[in-house]
Amino acid sequence: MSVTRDAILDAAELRIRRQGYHAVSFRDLANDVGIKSSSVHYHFAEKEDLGVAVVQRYAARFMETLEAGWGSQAQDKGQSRIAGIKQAYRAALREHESVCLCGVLGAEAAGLPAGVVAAVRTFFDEQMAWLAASLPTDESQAQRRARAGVIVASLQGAMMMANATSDTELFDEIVNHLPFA
Amino acid sequence: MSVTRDAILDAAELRIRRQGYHAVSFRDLANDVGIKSSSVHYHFAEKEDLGVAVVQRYAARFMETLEAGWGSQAQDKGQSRIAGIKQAYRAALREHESVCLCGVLGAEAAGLPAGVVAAVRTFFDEQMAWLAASLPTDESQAQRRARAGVIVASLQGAMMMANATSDTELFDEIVNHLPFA
DNA sequence: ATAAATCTATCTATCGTTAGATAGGCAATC
DNA sequence: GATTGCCTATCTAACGATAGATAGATTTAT
Repeated sequence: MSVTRDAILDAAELRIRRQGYHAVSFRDLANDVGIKSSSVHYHFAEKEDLGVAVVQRYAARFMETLEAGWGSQAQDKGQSRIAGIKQAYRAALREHESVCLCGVLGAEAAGLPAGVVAAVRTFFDEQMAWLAASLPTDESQAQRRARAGVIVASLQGAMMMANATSDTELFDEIVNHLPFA
Repeated sequence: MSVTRDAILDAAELRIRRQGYHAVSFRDLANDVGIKSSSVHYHFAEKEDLGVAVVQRYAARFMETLEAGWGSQAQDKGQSRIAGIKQAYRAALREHESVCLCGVLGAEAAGLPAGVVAAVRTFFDEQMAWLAASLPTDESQAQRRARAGVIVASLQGAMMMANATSDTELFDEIVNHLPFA
């Protein structure tokens, strides 16, 4: 919608990805954007509303990237979606030298408002379904879901470890040695 | 050392693992233990001191578990350490229905005191070295480190996703489909 | 009696949140 | 074409609650 609203979402996404949900305050975001904290409340009544909006925008963009680059309309089957999601995660990490928004929030889940948790869960469910849809159909649905989970988990873990050790290259080192392509 | 000090560490570990560092307050911990918040400060002058102590105790216990069950004194080579670390992570998850302490903190790293970040980094460095030491020596050191990273990242990611989706079984589903043993 | 541990009480700073005022734009009414 | 009123977006100011932290008295244990 408005420029300011987007700027708030940008600042919130970046700060949450770097420091987690509870380390981010309305005043921090207001300073980032150049307004007062009460003006942030004009756009997002409660912190939970802001959190949900950030996650939903992030999830939509992420799925857009996946679908646009490695969707189902093209020649891809199986491996190409895996390559696609690897690159999407790599881009997300390099973008702002920070982990996946839903990776942080997923780890903090028990301390988050219900709406935020629900949005994060949707992010993972959609992503696993997208990946599972490209796996060989001779496997059971449960098996494909588990294999999709393996891929997403590896990428999420690699991001977190690169962040934890302040070693951005660790992500690529790990991903380049993943035993699936 | 003292009973109270241990109880504070227990409460802090559990709460941080569930909600993250910044969602945990001295008053929360004091209530958990049954004392006043000022008494928590007697044992840990600043929050950073408490955070460092929690991570160091957690890391020491984790490495103890690994070394005791699947250390280098026995017949193990290669695969058995991988099986060992899988089981250690599984136990850590089931223990309190929460993710790895250093998984949460690793994701939040940019918002944490320097001492806590350093302790978390040590946790991952030690763990990767422990794993790499059991991998075939015909690979380069960098390659073994990367493969160790793959294993730790997969387990960390699986924990986080099980937490994010409130689906404990997802961890086992993922781990049972990991393409290494 | 000394030391260790916990208490009461308080401080400063910040949190999310709200109230009330202000300024500009757009639209309907007189 | 003024006037009136609403909508958007921001501001200043403050609220109650809570954060981490401290000082000093008091209890408990050695």
